[in-house]
Amino acid sequence: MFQCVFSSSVLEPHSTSCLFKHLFYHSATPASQKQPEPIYSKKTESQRQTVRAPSAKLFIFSALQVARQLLLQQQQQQQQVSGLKSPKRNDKQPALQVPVSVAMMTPQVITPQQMQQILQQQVLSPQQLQVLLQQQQALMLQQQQLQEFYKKQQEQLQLQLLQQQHAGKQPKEQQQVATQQLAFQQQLLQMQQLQQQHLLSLQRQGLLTIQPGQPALPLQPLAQGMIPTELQQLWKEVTSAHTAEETTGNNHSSLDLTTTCVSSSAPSKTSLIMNPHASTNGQLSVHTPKRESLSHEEHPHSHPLYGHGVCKWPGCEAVCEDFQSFLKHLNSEHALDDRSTAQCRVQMQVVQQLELQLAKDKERLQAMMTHLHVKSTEPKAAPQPLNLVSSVTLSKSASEASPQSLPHTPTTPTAPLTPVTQGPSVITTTNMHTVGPIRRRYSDKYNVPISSADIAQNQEFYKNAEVRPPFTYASLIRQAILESPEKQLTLNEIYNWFTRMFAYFRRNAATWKNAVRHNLSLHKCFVRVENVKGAVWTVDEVEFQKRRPQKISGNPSLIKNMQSSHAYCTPLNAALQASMAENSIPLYTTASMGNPTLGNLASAIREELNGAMEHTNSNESDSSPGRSPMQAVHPVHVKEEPLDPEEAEGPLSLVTTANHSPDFDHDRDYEDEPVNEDME
DNA sequence: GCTAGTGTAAACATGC
DNA sequence: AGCATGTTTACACTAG
Repeated sequence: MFQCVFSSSVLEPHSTSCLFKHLFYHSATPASQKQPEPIYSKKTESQRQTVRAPSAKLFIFSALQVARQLLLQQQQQQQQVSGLKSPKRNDKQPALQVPVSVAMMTPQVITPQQMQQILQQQVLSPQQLQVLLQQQQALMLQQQQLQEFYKKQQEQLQLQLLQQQHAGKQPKEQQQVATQQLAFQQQLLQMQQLQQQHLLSLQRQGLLTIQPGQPALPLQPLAQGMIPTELQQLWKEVTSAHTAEETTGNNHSSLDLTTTCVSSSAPSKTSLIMNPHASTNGQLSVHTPKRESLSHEEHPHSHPLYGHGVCKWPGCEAVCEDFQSFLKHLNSEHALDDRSTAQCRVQMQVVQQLELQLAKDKERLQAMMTHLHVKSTEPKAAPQPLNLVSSVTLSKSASEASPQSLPHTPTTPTAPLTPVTQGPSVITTTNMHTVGPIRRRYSDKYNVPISSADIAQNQEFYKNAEVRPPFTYASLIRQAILESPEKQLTLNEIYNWFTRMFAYFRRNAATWKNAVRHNLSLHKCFVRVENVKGAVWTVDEVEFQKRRPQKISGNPSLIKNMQSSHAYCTPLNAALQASMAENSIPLYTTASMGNPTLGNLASAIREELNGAMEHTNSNESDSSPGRSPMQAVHPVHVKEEPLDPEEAEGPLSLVTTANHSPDFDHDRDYEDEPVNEDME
């Protein structure tokens, strides 16, 4: 049996041929196709792809980033923790087994079957799926850490018990390690419960149903004698990802560490041994494979184990008012003893596990991208030529090298030459950069409800990916003006907004700028106001609303789609938010990746529904006086026509996001003028 | 087929 | 003269 490891895949092809078919499914069937959407034209697929581009891309990167971030943090912690002496008796073989529930060692994230259900129920938009999947990914990572943590602790316990047996130690120490063991066990239980709560929340919202055949999630009884706060601290320390952000990679132990690498019979690949030259005060030398230990003297009051007045030793979180008290605390509470040593080793294992996981995820990412015909997105990765039929490199030189592919003439078909079944999903860079704003002759429109919130929601995506935004020039101009503090912009400022907010508009400036001017002049909703400094453009909301008085009233399917969309989106957000809040699950899956946040998603949906209802009920779109400023600022145009989406037709670039950082790709030709970044 | 809305291209005017 | 800005016209395309 082969199982596809494509991150979002839940299908399990049973043979290689099935696997290939399944892979083809990935390349030929975008996730968006799983969702029912109104079809307005033959180009609907491509348009859909344009809009949904963020989810596929961002997910891949997010998975990598989660692993990377955790790894960073854990490496830092490890370096600090490992500045302690390991017990000499570590080499002894374990002799005692602590019973562990099988369920505890089994990741209790959403199972593939459950995920498949979600997909089959077609209730999640790609953005929502993305958030969900990221959360699951994070949970899996966390659980793996804990499992490894637990395993190592168990080993440690065995070692220690064995040692004690040989040395005739007192049961006191035995009790200590047993308590630790229970604590870690409890930790795993707690995480299980968190995940279970997460699933239950989804269930409650009707987003996830558990099949009768599926094994029920075991609710383990709590181990006795555990202190919840301590456990939470342990949990947080192992799983939290914020530590890495507060501390720099240069901050390491102030202990005088020398580098020693000695192989031993210890289970860990990374050896931790006594350094006879530096152990007089209980400190020892360690060697961490990936980092050089730097003296902490460079940052006398910065310590990876100290932040926000709290000791960040795994499981500690003791409040230390100042750095001195922290050092005192560190020396007293986390001195060289079995417990500290065990934690250190665990930390090392965690790091190793994360490294392994990162390597696996990298490999998976590479495979995914290879399959999808996209070159590596690793930062600083050397550009590789694409051996694709329809690929075009992103670099300026490549674009210049093939000037014939530059802005298409009106008679140049820009639709993919690939068959329809392949076109929308094969992720290439075709048409992404070599074509400028082109005529919409082959475009599809009117198939995706767009609101101002969508612009904001996918802001990060459009900033970095040269994907044509599916919004009309008028909408974008209006958005630009309304985003300005004084609700007025000069033409140049509008230009700058376009180039700043949309990577797509960083080329072929002459064309789209002409269109902008054309729209400004053409539409009555844009009012030119003479200013002291010159002329500025403002938006006449009344006129803007008048443009299309009955936006969706004539399209019942669209209304229905909107309503159903809201119907399932809202519970999802509620479920996710409630689940995360209840479980204190860190939100780094969204917060640290520039993805649409849940709140953003919810507001976008809310806004869309408000607009839809508004138009549906009143058939009158004039902004009423009673409207809130936000509503007035962001009226919803459910049937907003997209800009020409044909360049993004199917091809959505995974590459552009990674390679085009927000600070812009300076290789790109901006044709007419540099972007004025200080416009606002 | 008509109309409205939109995108693209281009010509032209004006001011700096 | 060159450029930015602004207006207008023409044409193509699509959805209703």
